[in-house]
Amino acid sequence: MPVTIKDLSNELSLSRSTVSKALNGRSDVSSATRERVLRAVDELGYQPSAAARNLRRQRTEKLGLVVNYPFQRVADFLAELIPGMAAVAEDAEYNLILYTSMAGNEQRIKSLCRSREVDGIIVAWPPGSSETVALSQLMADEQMPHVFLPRRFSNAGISFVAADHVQGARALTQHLISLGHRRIGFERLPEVYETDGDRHAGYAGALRDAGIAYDPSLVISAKSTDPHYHTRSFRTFLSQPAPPTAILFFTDPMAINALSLAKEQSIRIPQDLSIAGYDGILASGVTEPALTTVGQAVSDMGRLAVESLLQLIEEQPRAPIQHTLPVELIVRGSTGPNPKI
Amino acid sequence: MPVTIKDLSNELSLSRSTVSKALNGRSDVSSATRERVLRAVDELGYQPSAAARNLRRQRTEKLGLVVNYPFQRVADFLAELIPGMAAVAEDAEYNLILYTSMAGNEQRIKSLCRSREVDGIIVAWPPGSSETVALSQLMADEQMPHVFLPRRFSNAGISFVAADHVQGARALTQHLISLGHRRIGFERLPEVYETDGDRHAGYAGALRDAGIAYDPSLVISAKSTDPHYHTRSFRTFLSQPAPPTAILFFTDPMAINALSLAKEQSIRIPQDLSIAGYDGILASGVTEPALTTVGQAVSDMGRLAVESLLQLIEEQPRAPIQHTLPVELIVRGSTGPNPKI
DNA sequence: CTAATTTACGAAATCGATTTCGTAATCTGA
DNA sequence: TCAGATTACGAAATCGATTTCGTAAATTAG
Repeated sequence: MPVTIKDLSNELSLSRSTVSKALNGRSDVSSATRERVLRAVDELGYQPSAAARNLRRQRTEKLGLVVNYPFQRVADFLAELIPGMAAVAEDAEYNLILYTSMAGNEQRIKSLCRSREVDGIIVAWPPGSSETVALSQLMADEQMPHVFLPRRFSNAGISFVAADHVQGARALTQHLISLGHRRIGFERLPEVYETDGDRHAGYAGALRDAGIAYDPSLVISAKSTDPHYHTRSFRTFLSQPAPPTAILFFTDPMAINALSLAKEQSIRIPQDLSIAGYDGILASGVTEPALTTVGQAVSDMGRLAVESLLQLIEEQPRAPIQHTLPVELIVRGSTGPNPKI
Repeated sequence: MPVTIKDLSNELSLSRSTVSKALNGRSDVSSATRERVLRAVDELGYQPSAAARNLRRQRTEKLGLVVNYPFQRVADFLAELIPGMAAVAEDAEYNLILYTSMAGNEQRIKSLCRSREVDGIIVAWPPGSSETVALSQLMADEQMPHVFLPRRFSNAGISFVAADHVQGARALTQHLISLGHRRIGFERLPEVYETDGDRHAGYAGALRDAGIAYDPSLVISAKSTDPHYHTRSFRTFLSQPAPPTAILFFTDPMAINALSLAKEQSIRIPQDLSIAGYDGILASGVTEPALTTVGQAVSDMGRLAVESLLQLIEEQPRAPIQHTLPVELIVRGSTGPNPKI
């Protein structure tokens, strides 16, 4: 049986109240008594029961991390995200509880809120799932502080941490333009991927800024992330009368796939064609050539999400907390000067 | 304010005991009453308070996952491990609480045990840290069920889940032998990496089985995982009078490093030299050529660790639970026939 | 020196569930 | 029909902490 506060109070011939107050730094305890208590804590090895404390205090110092990602496919995203989060949380004496089976299950989220087993929730929900606004409303109804990541919401009122993909796509496109490229292909994803709009805006913006006309035949929308589509898109790009000299892919895996397709067809990268990805996954650094891409400060996003959630919990601000982080252009070997000039 | 069991009992003009019993499937409740209760639960949206429940039941249905890894360096290990664990845990109505800042801090582990905020602990502690046996003793003293991973202990009495690296190294070596290699290099790590002994045993065993004499000059022990050492080792291997025609590296990153060193020196892989890694990290699949390696069933290990822990918690067996899982040889492009024959 | 204040502590309520035990009411069997 | 068993429920204790409030004793002020 673990040592309880009652054991302590018996041992010391003090009341439980006094012991509790001594341990919680209350002022109505003499310093002599406080020291006696602390000594006894050491000797008996007392540690307050988390359950009893939670019940009385009506908080748990735990944060829920609801992950609705296929882990393996975003391995290095999560592997960067989670330690950042855990570190910040643990510094604030909070811990992270993982929930991975809540996809599309409002009821479970509701139960989680009502059971009060966490003080706040971080929702790592992939883009493309649209029910998130309803979800946020649900948690708000249950008075459960929450932060979405990595998502942006035009709806006011929802707290989130996300990356600035307009800026990212713009920087990437500008990089290619500065290398002399004028016909720059862009393979995007369906609009359900909400970042698609942002990245396309960045791409189009950079072209506009450089005075390059937007050519719709250079923009192909893949139906899904299935490699099959990308292979077809890649062929479509190259079979055009005036094919692009550089192609931007929506994600690194798509770009990496393109690298192997190019190799099969003896297209040299970057001499014949420049290729860029997006996201800065680990694998993008070890391909041959290494991929020019855009890296998100994932770890920072994680940290910021937890910091924001802690603020929502502890300070209860009226306004939501919304962060859009800059991303970083990572120039590597897969992009080079335009061969046509 | 959330709905409590008291609200329910008031609403229904029943005692709290009866409501509780109805919800927990006790037999001394009439089915009519039970239905009334369930209906009211739905209407009022009642969800029991986790804290109250934990306090009364003296368990939390939470498992601690104490991770003492640098996440980024083992990104895909953890990204495979964690979802497997979470899935099994959640099927059993448990959740995972993450603890990442407990390295070398016995006191924190002790507090964790005594606060009873988890029912059991999985310790994902990297090899090379030796204090684990003391740690296990400490948890045992606190009556806290626990499982280590991915570690093996010759000390009886400690539960663990690990991979069979003797078999893995043996399979890898046999593969090279079957390709005609006779002089096979092996770069190992310091003995603090406890798997080093296993892998070396597998390597030596395969040689013995094939009747190949063990040549100590073909076995180099790197002082650490620092790339600097591997570069030197690689040179040492190749500058020998009769250099190896194939080299086994202790980990994939070491092998990948060797791939680029080889490229620098215009050594063709696998025509001039075969190279194999170990662990089957994601990056090993995208190098040029892709790496022959040994893959661990990481996800299975995670699942098994949780299953074992749940057994320890719920069935309180006297004996520890110990699992050593087979590993899988993954043959890819970096190994080929011995060019010297 | 007395009154007002401060200090240091304890009794008891409380958080929200579960569980034990006691007991009317109903049912069963001979 | 009546003792004994069964059914269905409630009162109260309990888990282990925190917090409110009351109050002797000690201190300060006038």
